[in-house]
Amino acid sequence: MGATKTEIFTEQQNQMAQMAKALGHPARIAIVQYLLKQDTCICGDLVLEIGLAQPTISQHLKALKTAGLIKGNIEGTSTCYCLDYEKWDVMKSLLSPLLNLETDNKTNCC
Amino acid sequence: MGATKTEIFTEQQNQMAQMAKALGHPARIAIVQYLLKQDTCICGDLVLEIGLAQPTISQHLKALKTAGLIKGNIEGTSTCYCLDYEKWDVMKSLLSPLLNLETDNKTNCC
DNA sequence: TTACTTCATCGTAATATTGCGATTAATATG
DNA sequence: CATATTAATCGCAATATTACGATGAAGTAA
Repeated sequence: MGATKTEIFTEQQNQMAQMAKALGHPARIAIVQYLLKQDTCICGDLVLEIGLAQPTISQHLKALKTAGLIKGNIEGTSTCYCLDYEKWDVMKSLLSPLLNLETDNKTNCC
Repeated sequence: MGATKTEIFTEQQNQMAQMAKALGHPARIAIVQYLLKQDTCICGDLVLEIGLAQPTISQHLKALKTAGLIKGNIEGTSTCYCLDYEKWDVMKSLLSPLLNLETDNKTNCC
């Protein structure tokens, strides 16, 4: 107990949950927003931008990278990060059935 | 330490993270999918549909309810759950800037 | 080489999550 | 009233996450 029972869910459900989970922390939202704004790649500017310690930012970057949402490339002493647009499209197509609801003519039953 | 430093982030970032976090578990994805499919409200069918114990499902429902994504209404001995479409629209508008990227002419910098 | 910069990783403490058995509260039903 | 039924809550154990100081690895600059 304590661990998620991934084996009772579909591959898609686990994938969707994993990506949503990766975005489930304000620091990681901030990182993604920064990568969106800058368009170009960045490294440790995030430590200055967000008020968290360097190891913590590094950990959040790793989480986003593990989920496949960002890519990292070592360039000299610094590392260049950017959004992984291919994976981003996968996420969009997986989540759009949930998000794009016809909410206009729906009445809550409760 | 171990707790998220919510105070250093914007209200929007915390809100987005909270909603993403609520969807960050396959069981809760499955619950939302079931609510989408059924359209009408449900209660403990989820326990049968998903292979988890009743207290566990109840806990996940509470998490979704706390995030505001679903509503619950007591009807006799059972409880009726459904998606909260208003909150759903809020989530859609918050997340769409992140999801609706022009990925076509973007080249990864890494 | 030495010193500096940049980032990842290790180790640790605090906290949160996941899952479930046992129990409880509330409402039906006999 | 007694007894199911339904779902929430409590309490616990296992695991995961968050945050950071200390350290390490790898490149850069003097």
